[in-house]
Parts: sequence; C-alpha cells; structure tokens
Amino acid sequence: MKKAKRDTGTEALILQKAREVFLTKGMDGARMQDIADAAGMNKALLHYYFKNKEALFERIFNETAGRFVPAMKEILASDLHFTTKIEQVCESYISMAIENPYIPLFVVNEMNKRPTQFLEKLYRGGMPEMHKFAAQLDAEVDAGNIRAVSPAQLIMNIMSMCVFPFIGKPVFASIMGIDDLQYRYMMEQRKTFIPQFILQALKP
Amino acid sequence: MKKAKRDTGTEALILQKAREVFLTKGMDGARMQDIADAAGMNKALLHYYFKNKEALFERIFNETAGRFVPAMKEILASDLHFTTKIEQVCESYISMAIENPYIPLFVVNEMNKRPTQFLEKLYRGGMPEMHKFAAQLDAEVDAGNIRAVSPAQLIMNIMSMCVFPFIGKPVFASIMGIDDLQYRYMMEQRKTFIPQFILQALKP
DNA sequence: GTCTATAACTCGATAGAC
DNA sequence: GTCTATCGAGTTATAGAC
Repeated sequence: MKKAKRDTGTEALILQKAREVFLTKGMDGARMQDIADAAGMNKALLHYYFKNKEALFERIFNETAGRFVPAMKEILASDLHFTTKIEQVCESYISMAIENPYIPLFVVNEMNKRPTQFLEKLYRGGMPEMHKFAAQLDAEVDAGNIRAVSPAQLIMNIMSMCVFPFIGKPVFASIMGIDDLQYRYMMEQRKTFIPQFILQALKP
Repeated sequence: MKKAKRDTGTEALILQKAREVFLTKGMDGARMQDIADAAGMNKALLHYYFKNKEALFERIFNETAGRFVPAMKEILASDLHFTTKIEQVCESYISMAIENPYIPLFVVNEMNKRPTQFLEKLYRGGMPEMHKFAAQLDAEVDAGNIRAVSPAQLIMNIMSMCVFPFIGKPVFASIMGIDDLQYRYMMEQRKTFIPQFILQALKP
C-alpha cells in the first residue's frame, strides 16, 4: 500500500487544485483564495511554493498545452497515410478532450489573450509539419484519389469539428435535449464520424 | 449635416466603448477605467448612466447575443430546402463574424460561465427549430437523396466549421503563415466552401 | 450632466509566530 | 512547513462641488 503523499505532497496538491480552478475560471477569474480553499490550506502557503499567481498559472498552462500539442505534431509529421493521420488526429484529440473537458476553452482563451507566448510554446521543438500534410493532400489530388481541395480549408474543418463541440457543449446539449452521459457518447461517436465525413467529402 | 450626437449621446457613447472593451477583455479582464478612457470621460459618469459594472455588462451581452441569434432561428424555422438552409446559415453567420470578429469567443465564454442565463435568452421567443431541420434531413435520407446521417452530428459539424475558425484564428493564421487580409479572404471563401463540403459528404 | 476626491472593498503578497 | 495577521495596490462605487 503506497503512501497517499509523496515527497512534495503539498506542491503536488497545490498544482492539482490550481489546475482545476484555473481551467474553469481562467487567469483573470481565478482567485488565490479559491485555490487555497480547494486545497484546504491558506494563501500564504501558495506563495511559499510559488513566487506569485502568474508563476503558478504559467506552470499550469505549460503543462496543459504540453499535454496534447506534442502528440498532434508527432502524428502530422509522421509518414502515415493521410487517411490514417486524419483518423489518428481525431481519435487522439477527442480522447484527450473527453477526459479533460475544460482544456479546449481554456487553451483557446489564453491563445487569444497572449498569442505570441502561446505560439512560442507551440513552435518549441519545431514548427508543426503542416506542409508535409498539405503536400500529401496535393499528391492525392494529383493522383486523382481525392477531389481538389484547399489544404488550409480542410485542416480548418478537421480541427473545428474536433475542438468546437467541447467548447459549445452547453448550447449543443441543450438544443439536443441530452445529458452529460449522452453527450459523452456522441463525442465517442465523433472519433469515427468525423474521419468518415471528411473522406466522404473528399471522394472524387 | 447631422449632429454628431443624438439625444442620449453620452449613453450611446458609453455603450459603444463598453462594447469594445468587454468584447476584447471579457467581464473579468475589463476595467471601468478602460471604458472611461476609451470614451474620454471619467468613471463616475459611467455610474451615473449605469448602476454598476455588472448592469453595463449585462446590457452589452444582451445586445450582442440578440444581434445574431434571431437570424439563425429564423433561417432554421423557415420552409426553405435543407440545402438552402445550410447555405444561408453559413453565409449569415460568417458574414456577421467577419464584421464582428470578437463576438464568437465572447459569446462562447459567457455561455460557458453562465449557461442557464444564456440559454434563457437563446430560447426567448421560442426554442430554435432544430426538430424541423432534423425532420427535413430524415426525409431526404428516406427519399434516398442523401446518405444516412445523424442530424445531431451534422448540425455540430456545420456550427463548428462556421464558428471555430474565428475563435482559433491566432493558431490558424500562424501555422498557415497568412496575414489578416488573407485570413479574411479565407473566411469569405468558407461561406461557399462549407456548404459544398457538407453536401459532398452527404451524397448517397 | 460632468467633474474631482475619496470611501469601501477585493485581492495578491509579505511579515512573523509557531 | 504551515499558520494568522496585515499591508498595500488596484478597483468599484459614492459624495459632493460645479
């Protein structure tokens, strides 16, 4: 039986609770008091472990972005067939978002508030290989395997269909009259629905 | 030559500037001082016209949501052919978002922060006629005109492809290496690209 | 109706006891 | 390492002169 706490138990607890608070309220909306309450401690202790609110936020943000950006880049940069890439990107992103439903809106907000810092992190370890994927598409078009299509517009469609349902959940769930469990099921379905939808649209 | 100011010139000016500030910084990030500065007056005057920050924000939010929600509902509830509905929804939403690029993220944030109040406004004047559109789709499927498809998933796809490119602009523009003008052009293209893409995906 | 000045309050951060 | 107490900056909101 493991110990409930590890060496740096308190620091880990702070990070965990700070994560919950920042993800749901954002940097501006979150209060240090909220985090202290969630962790069952006082504000002073937060400052003992982290210099200030911004440092704590930065830490959370880096871990959050770092959690799924690399996987995406890896898939796109690989030598897989473009069909497989689409399938894997959808499967990978939607799985992550089902488990971390607050991440999409959180990331999108920070990205819009501080685009430069965000892009810096995005590009760390190499620019995403959009060109490779785009070149694959163009090759398929030339070979007559798929209809002529703008790679940029297609990439936008793929990302949109994967990400937005998590951001727009309140309206979607409401107008469709479904609960959380049913919504989760719909998202599971989308892992295969989106690739099928796209490939169908690309048929010559 | 008209007067620059109308009866309630000051109030209108406050609303206009408050709108700019709230849309870009959000409720939490915006400061009354920011609005006062933008309007070239002092904070006290803001409170003379509006009880408090929240009341001012509420006013802006209602006007913002009210600006495009009714148009959407009208299109969906109409007797147009489902193909035409898709075309008009895309054209209508994208046109609005091109002219008001900050609205999508702003609305999405408020919707997630206070879902109940948002949905209340959305449903004012009748629930959106999703069922009518869904029934149209099912009829087309039965007639063999389009492939079998979940109306809910399809609606999600349409909304996602229209809305998300405006929310995710910073990354998209960056990885595609294009400037604001080129991005705007891409959005113009999407007005027809999305409907074509969808109809292609629905071909039997 | 618009301004200046300031009260009242929130919140991040620090000092210092234990 | 964790707590209580408090400071000080920044913000909303109000009082009162013009």
